[in-house]
Amino acid sequence: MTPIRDMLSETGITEQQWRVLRVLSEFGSLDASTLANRASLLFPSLTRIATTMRKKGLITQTRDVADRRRQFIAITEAGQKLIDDYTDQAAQIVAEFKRTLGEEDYETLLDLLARLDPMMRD
Amino acid sequence: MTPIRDMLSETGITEQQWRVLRVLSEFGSLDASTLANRASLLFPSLTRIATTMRKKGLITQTRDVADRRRQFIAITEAGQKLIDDYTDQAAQIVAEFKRTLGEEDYETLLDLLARLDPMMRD
DNA sequence: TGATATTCCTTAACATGTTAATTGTTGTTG
DNA sequence: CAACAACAATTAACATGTTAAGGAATATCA
Repeated sequence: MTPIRDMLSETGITEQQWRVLRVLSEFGSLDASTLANRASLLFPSLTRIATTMRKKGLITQTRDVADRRRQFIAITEAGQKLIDDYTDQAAQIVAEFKRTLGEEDYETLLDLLARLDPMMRD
Repeated sequence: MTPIRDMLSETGITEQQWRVLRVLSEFGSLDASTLANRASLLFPSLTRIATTMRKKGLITQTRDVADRRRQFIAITEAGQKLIDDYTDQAAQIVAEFKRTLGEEDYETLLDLLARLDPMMRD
C-alpha cells in the first residue's frame, strides 16, 4: 500500500480514513456498525477515526432519534471534495500496480488472497 | 496470521516478538540493526520491543565495547525454551495453511508476493 | 586536531489493531 | 413495572507502524 499511502500523505489523511470516505461516498449515510464492516475496521478504531475525521470536517455524526444508541455517519462536502480530487490518482496507482504485476498475475493474486481471507478469519 | 496470533496469545508474546526470538535463535547474537532488518522491524519498534522483551527475560542487551553506539542482542534460555516449545505447533499451522491453499498455489502466492515486495518499497 | 558529517540508537507524537471493561439504551419477562 | 438481558458505542490499556527530532559515539577531513 505504500504508493497509496504516499499519495494520501499529501492529503493529511490515512489509509483507513480514505477507506471510510470512500465507503461513505459510495453508500451515503451509514450507521456506525455498517460503516465499520464495510471499511474493515474494528469498532474501537472507528470511534477514534470518526472523532478525528469530524474534527477535520470530513464527516458528520448524528444520533439516531429512534434509537439513541445508534449513530449515523455521513460525508461532508469537504470530504467528498477530497475523494473527487484523488480518485483519479488512486485509480492510476492501481493501474500501475496491475501493469507491474501483469494483468493475469494480478487476477491470480486476488483469487489466492480471496481464498486465504475466509481461512484466516477462523 | 490469525492462527499464529492465537497460538502466541497463550504464550504472552506478540507476532513481532516471536519473529525476534526466531531470528535470534537462528542467527545467535546480533547487533540491533541486523536484527531489525532480519525481523522486518523498524528501528523505533525494535527499541520498544527489545525493552519489553528484556523485562520479560527473553533477551539480553549488551553494548559493544569497541563501538559504544552499537548494541548486541541475544536470546536467553527462557526465550529459547519458548521457541523450542512452540516451533512444532507453528510448523503445523503453516502446514495446515499450505494444505488449505494447496501446495502449488502456495508457491504461486509466495512468488507473487515476492514480486510485489520490491515494487512496494519504492 | 577540531569542526563537521555520519552512524546507531532512542524519544516523541500520532494513528491503528486488539481485547476487555464500562456506559447508556432498549428489550424482555416475571 | 422492576430486574435483567442484550445491544451500540465508548474508553482504557497495551502493542506496533511511521515520521521526525534528538543524543551520543565515531569517522572524516581540511
